[in-house]
Amino acid sequence: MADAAQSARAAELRALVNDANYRYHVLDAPAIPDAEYDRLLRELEAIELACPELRTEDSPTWRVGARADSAFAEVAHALPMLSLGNAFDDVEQQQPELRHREVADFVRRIVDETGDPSPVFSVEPKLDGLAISLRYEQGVLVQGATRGDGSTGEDVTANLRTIHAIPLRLRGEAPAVLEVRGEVYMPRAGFHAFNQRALERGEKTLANPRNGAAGSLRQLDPAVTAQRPLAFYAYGLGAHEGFELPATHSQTLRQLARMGLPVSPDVETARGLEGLIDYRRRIDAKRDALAYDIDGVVYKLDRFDQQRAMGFVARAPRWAIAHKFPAQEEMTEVEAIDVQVGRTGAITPVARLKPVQVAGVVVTNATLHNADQIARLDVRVGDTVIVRRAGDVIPEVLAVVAERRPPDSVPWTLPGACPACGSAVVRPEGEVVARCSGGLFCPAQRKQALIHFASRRAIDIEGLGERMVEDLVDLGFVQSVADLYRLSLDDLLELKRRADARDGSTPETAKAGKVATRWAENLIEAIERSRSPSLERLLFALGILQIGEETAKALARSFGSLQAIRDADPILLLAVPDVGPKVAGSIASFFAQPHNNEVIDALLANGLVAQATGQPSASLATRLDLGHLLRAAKQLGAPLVRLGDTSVVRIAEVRRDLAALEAAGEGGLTALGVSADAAAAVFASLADPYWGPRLRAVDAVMMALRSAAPHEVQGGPLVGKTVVLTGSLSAMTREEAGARLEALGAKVAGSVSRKTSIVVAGEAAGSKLAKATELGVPVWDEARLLAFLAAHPTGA
DNA sequence: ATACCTCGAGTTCG
DNA sequence: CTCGAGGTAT
Repeated sequence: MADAAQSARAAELRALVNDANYRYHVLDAPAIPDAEYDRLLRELEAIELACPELRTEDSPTWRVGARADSAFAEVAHALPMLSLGNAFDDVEQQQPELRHREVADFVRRIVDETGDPSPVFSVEPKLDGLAISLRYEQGVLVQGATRGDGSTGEDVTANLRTIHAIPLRLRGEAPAVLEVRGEVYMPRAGFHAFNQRALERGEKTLANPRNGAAGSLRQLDPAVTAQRPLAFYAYGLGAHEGFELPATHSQTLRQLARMGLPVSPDVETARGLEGLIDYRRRIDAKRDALAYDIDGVVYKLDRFDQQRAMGFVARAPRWAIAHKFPAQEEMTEVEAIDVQVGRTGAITPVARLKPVQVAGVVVTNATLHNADQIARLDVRVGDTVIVRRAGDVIPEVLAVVAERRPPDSVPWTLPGACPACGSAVVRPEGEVVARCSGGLFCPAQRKQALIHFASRRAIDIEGLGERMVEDLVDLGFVQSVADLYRLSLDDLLELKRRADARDGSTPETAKAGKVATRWAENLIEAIERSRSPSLERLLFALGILQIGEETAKALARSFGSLQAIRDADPILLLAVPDVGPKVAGSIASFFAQPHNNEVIDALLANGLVAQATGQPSASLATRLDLGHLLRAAKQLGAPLVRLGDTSVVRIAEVRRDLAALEAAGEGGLTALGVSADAAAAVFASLADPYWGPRLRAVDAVMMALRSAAPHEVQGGPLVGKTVVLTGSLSAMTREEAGARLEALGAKVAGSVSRKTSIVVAGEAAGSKLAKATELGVPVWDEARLLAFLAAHPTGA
């Protein structure tokens, strides 16, 4: 049992050690010598060993914890970790104001949209490390996670604890919850010292500080991480509770520093474009003298209210940008030019390069994108080329060194046949990419389709990567994605046996057998776990051309079930936001292929269940009116060329569905002010053997949706009102605003007419606002809209 | 009809 | 990360 003296001494030692860390890492002013620090730490360890109950959660002796058993747990970030848009200099440009065009555009957008002629930015070096999030509860570090895909990362708490720059307890008054975002990096001095020592001991060296930092955090054994010279700088906040948020980013960073979190000493504030460029020039000048590697600088709009006004696009904020330094360039030789076949059959030429070090890693491959790119650069086998890592990551061939070209070289030409299946390679008129015409007959495309299906952002089958898929397809175990759900443990073991036999490696020891069983069980379990994906993930996973994550999400939300999408006519699909004629056609033709339907039916038969809302969204029903029907049919090629947009609007205002339109007859349309030509075109389309039935079928679906959709909001404050949104909103997207308004009973229209009840004008509103003023339609600004929405909460 | 802007698709290396 | 192209707003 601990006595009072021991307890007091332990508390004192904790304070001393934590304070020493703070002074060293945050204030950059060490107060005690290293040897003294070590002595204090050892004394604390000794006390805690004797009296384990004295080992508090924030004790610095926790810095080396237990080994993780296999993988890191997933952690959902309470607030997503953002990625930044990039700006590069136009190196060709001599005039400075044009050289920084992208940064100038960034500043101009901010000036335009905030109305602040000289906005203030918080500016900082962009460290070349690994972004992480630290969660403090009641001031104690409880969890640390990598960025991952932005919404979910990996729990690397044990490894982060070993980093002395990361406080285990915050100083001063602790908020209930504080998530701190920052960069774990390896200081250059530490990197060199580490490699020096590794070299002396004959151990593996680190390729570069960046990989050193990333690799260190992924160590399963924290004791290994503890040996790595890692450091940390905080640069932002995630979720927080009980934390009084200052008005600006720079004040927040100062507050974090007061709480004991290290912040880069090179963080400053700058005003306007000139301030940004000046800061960047100064950092560039001292780049080599910095203690850490950087790949650029980051500009963040300092005032949080202005940040909110700018909002986001997809995952990136519009109020911050990374201004990167030009990438390092190296010379090497092209040994060969191969082609790869992608998921969609796209034929991509790849340069096989003589290995060369570029910005810290050895590059051997570089994509050449397409035949145009090769022609533009005139790259040939045997050429000496200049290579760089674009954004310091992806290798890219910049140019050919003409003087070094061997005399016998010949221009590269696109192969006429697919290297994987021999089918013809076709390149449609006007398109840049050439494609293998083999479709799913082509093994390369089949493999890519499987890899895509299993990938993390799609169905997410852990352990089913490229290697695995290769074997499964080559050895005939899997033809389509549906076959995955039929695989048994025995199948996988058999696969493994045959693959080993093929590769000539047959370590038939008992241990290897166990490992194989374990591996097969894991894969089966991963497949099992993937049986109930969300509808949007399933849609994305199917690999329909043009359907990425966002479009899949929009489709899932609009239709609510896979079957509804399979049945949907392109006219209906066009009612989905972001779906136009091309995308709608792509979806329709995918579901028109018997083979695809067989695979989907097999998937369902094999127990795959998409988790759908089951309810088509209200917004789909509201978008679908007679006007949409006519407009969409016209876009898709119905004989309605004579039907102008104003006529469509007139018709849609008066007639609710086709039955009403037909009852009115051509005369009824001309009475609405529609030209005789246009009215005739409408009825001609209805009489058309192809378009007539289609229009009627879609009309029927439309009416069914109307009655089923929950959009007939009883007593909604906006029932019977038509609202038009224009310009850009800051607090939400137009999409969201539209959905909120619809939930209140409004009909959201695309253009302003006399019938429009309200026009909501965001920033930079254009002609619609002018028209609204002209027609005397009431105009709301964003504040008015937000106030209204706040006053009329909808359950959502 | 035109200008932006966002999304999709393909890709590297450890 | 970059490029091309589809979609939407003007």
